[in-house]
Amino acid sequence: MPELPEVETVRQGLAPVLVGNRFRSVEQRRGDLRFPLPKHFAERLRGRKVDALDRRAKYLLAHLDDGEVLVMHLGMTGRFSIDQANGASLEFGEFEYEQRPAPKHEHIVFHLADGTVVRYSDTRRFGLMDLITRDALPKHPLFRGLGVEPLSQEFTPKWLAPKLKGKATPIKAALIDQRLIAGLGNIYACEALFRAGISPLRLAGSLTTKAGKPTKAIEALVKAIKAVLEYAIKAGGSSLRDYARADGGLGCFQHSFKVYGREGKPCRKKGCRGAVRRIVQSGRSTFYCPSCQR
DNA sequence: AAGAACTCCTGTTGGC
DNA sequence: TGCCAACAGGAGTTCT
Repeated sequence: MPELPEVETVRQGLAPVLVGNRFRSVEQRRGDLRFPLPKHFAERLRGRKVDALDRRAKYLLAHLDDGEVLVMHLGMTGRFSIDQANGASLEFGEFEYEQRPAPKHEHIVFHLADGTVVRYSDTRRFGLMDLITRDALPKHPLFRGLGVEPLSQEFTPKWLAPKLKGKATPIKAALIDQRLIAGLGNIYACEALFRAGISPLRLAGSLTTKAGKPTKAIEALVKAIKAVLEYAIKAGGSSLRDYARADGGLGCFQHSFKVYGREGKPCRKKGCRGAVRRIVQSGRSTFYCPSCQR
């Protein structure tokens, strides 16, 4: 479900209730999500304090006081909801127009020491949770191959150009490859390409010169990726009716989509008379404007 | 060995 | 109305 901006929004929502709090008990209602949950999952969490809640790519990382890290990935339909000790209820990770998840898909329930209850539900169960020691994290299979954080200083045209050099895959496919850029997904790859005026069909390697140097197109692309992610984070990810009301001031990024989900609709670029087209690349929908993305 | 297809799972939507 | 194929924000595994 969520891409980097949504996971970051979830992190910002969960951090105030998790950090500094302890797990009083954890209900584990099934043995697996996408993968089997680790051995003695609930028991290993009981009594642990959360020291920090970080994000890496689309993963949430809860650093525990025993040196282990609770690793969480929301897959396509994972979401958290919070029942606060005072009775209020908040939703985090409920995007678009989806309703509150059915209890049948509520798989993990965290009971915190202060009475707050954090529920994880995941209809399709493409999410995952694991417990990994902090030291083992960098070389763990889930993390060792991850690429650059697109919002970091490290991610520049100079960094990207040599990575794309010689690549025969379409740029759209390269952008959602987590080994290259960690956290971009289908929506923001489409949106960034639109903003950069680059066709998703263009081969990744064509964005560099023979020497592997950045072109104007690559500079525009890096700028567009950072801008769209930053804007989406500021907007609180995608729409979330209850969340916006509870937290105040958080917008709905879906209203800012220029191409995603807009097949057949007019291009929103000023002066462009094209219509948004939908194609399939590597089994995923790509939306773009053929007349202003080249 | 890179790149694309297949796979996991459940629910919703649109066409006939 | 029913049925069924297509599709959904991900990504590891298996093919070619």
